[in-house]
Amino acid sequence: MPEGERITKRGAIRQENEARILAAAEKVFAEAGFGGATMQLIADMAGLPKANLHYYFPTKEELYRKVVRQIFEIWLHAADSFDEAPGPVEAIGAYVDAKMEISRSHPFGSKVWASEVMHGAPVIQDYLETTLREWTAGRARLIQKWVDEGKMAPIDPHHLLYMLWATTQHYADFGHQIETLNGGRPLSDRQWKAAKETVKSIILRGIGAI
Amino acid sequence: MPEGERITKRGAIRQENEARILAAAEKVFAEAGFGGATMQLIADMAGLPKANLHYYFPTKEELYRKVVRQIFEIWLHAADSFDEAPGPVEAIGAYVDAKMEISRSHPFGSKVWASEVMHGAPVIQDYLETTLREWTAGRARLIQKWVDEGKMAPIDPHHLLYMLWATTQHYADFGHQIETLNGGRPLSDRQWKAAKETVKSIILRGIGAI
DNA sequence: CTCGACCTTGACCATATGGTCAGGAAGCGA
DNA sequence: TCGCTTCCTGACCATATGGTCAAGGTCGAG
Repeated sequence: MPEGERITKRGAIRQENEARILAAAEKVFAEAGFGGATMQLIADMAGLPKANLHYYFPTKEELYRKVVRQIFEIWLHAADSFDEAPGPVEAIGAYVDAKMEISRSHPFGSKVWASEVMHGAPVIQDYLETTLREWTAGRARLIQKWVDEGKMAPIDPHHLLYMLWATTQHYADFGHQIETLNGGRPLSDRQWKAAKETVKSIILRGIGAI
Repeated sequence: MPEGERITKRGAIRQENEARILAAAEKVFAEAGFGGATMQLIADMAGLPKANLHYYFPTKEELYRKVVRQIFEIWLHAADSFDEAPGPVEAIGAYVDAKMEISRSHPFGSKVWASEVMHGAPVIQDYLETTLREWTAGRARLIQKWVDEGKMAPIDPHHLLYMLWATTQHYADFGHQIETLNGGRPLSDRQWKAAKETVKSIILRGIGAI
């Protein structure tokens, strides 16, 4: 068996350590930015000596790249909820729910993604131009179909998508600001639920779907 | 005259150089993040030797602080449009217009602000807890009043504000992504106008104000 | 013209950081 | 046990970067 992971302790060690490092890296990159993050910090957070990081990930760039790609995958998966729905109400409702859930459970990933895009997408530009562009075009067509079928008001699909992305990710990317304005405490379960409902309600009503 | 700027050439030099440096710093901080920005890069962009930067701004932190505060001021000013309006349609319409305009004219500032908040607001935490908190509370009361007067649907004012911030700033912070999805070309005048109209229309309809 | 304040800058320094490496430990098939 | 691969890590290095400094230039008031 020349390739593929064997179920040895070795394979397990590699898997575990890479996961630890990626998790630590995600957090550090999110909190300090790529430039502000140091391999030493990531190593400390992962509980490994710095030299060990370089054993698994040759360079800082490579590690960062892996982190960003990992996030991108999660993003795309969340988008599945868009397709398995008969109309805008179900699709957008499910999509908002999914993205808000991600904002809550993966705030670091969201920040890394935001940072990457804000800095001109140096490492995932190709993904933007291929995968994301296709995904967006597909969803835009779907939305346009709903418009044509009279299921919602004539809204430019792209701007609607931007609004969905912006609003849902805001709860992760600007979580600190929201927390500060919430008396310094994170949103409670109840508040998260209210946020989701408010966002869905404004948008669905706003596009004339309800 | 012990203080205040005299209208000498010296005063002009200081003013001009500080402005150059601040503009260059805003751009570099936006594109590289605080950690990724270097004084050398800022100096080159400003067309001055690095040592000269340190004459006007003793440390990188100090320079960054000035940049962030400058942005915050612009933000607050834009918010004026909120108050000089009789109801939600005019207020929110004007506010969205103003913020979209800022996103277009000051994309670097917006990114610096986003970056600062994403990293936990290390230098403007006090502003968040004082000025921004007060501003937000005031606007929230105003919105609540409109709700009570039946001028709009019963929406949680805070989530509405977050949505406004998120959506309008998205066009600056994620401008690169939008540009990529727009065929690699910046939004045209026409497209910006469409964006504004779409955002206003969805939100105003979404909160039941029209 | 002179003097002091303000401005300019090349050269320099201490430090932090990404990355390397050699030597050794641990796991595993035979 | 042997031998091979994978894994671990302290010590080390080259470089980049924030910041300093001293010497010199420019300006304007008196």
